[in-house]
Amino acid sequence: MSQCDVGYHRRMARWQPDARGRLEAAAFELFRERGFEQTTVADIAGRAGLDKRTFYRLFGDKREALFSGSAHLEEVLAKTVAETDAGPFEVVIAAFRRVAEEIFADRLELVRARQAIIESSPELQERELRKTGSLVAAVTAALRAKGLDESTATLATESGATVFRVAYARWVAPGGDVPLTDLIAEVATELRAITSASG
Amino acid sequence: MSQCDVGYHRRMARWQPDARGRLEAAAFELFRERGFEQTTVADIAGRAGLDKRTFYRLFGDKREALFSGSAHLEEVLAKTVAETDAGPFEVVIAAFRRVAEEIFADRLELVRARQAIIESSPELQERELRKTGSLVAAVTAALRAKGLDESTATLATESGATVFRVAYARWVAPGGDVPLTDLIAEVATELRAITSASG
DNA sequence: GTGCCGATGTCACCTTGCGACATCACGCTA
DNA sequence: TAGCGTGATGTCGCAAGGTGACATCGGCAC
Repeated sequence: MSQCDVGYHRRMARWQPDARGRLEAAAFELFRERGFEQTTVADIAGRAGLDKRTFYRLFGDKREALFSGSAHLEEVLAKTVAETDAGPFEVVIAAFRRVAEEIFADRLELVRARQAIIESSPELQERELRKTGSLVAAVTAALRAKGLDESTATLATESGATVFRVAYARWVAPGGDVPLTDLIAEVATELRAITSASG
Repeated sequence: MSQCDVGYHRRMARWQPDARGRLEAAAFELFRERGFEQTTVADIAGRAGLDKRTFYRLFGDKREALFSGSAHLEEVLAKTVAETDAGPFEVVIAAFRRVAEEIFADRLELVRARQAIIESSPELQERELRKTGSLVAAVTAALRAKGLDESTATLATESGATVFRVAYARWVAPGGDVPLTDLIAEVATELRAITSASG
């Protein structure tokens, strides 16, 4: 810290492209290697060849590095809701199935690794819940834009999201490899059955 | 820091009873007065006549001071599930209605104030989501203890929780004052209708 | 009284997250 | 080529969250 400090050390490649992507990759690696809590933001930035402060300029917080995909998810959901013509619940289910095909299919291993990280940390679980909530809000808004009333839109979205959550949990669980789309359809059917059973 | 430090200032009442309750009350007041983020843990502890370190010994973190009731909620839910005899979905609905009567009824104003605090902070929203998730897990476990299979228990719980969430949101929303129990029954009916509609 | 023990205070520390400011790399223009 | 923006980055400092280690106090058993 006192020797050799007159710096020719500024070979440091400022201006590397895709800082955001490199930070996401570094975070993912480190979370897998050491766990989320054992990884500091400085570690992540360091591995990406950047500074801690830069990380915080690109991500709201440490958790956010794991959730960059959710914006895209939201777009696909909203677009599908807008384009699909059917009953409210069916529209929502269709939207989630679209997402399952376009985004999740072919990425089972990646998703499982990611999910393992999330499940290892309460903080990340909370963030995931919040992201899901944000998705729900987007779908509800898209439904309302089609002229549905608030309460129908909300309930259709919430129940569709429930179906997705349950199907997703089964898909990610180790063992099976049934396509997520199929699981969503199955669970939707089960939901109909369970709610209409007389108690 | 250098003058008058020989302390007779230890009049400080160590050993005041109900430290936990006083901290919760102080936190609630301060969150309402200044907002969650503008309140430091030291502020809360100070108002309760205690030290920051003591707060952290009684609560896992700053958010937790607002969620002490959820343990009791969990007990009531689990007990009702165990005692009620009906179809899985109906059992879950019954449990949430019991909670609505025993815990929420007569506290609308308090609940609204609390909810206003929560909605003002993303951090608190995340924590609320997590608490809800924990409740869901407890109900699922109680259902499984009655002999139901994993997937039925999960789906019944999740859909019941969805009904509760929607009903709760309507109840807390300003304006109405229909009892929460009634709202839960209404929403359950709506859910049956919406899922069985042909798309 | 003596001594144990649990609840509390004190202190030091690391990390998160952010504001303020200095720098660097690049493109543009004369 | 020099000079000048401009935006992305690094550096510095700091408030607050959260925790471990240790000192201290109050009561209680003996």
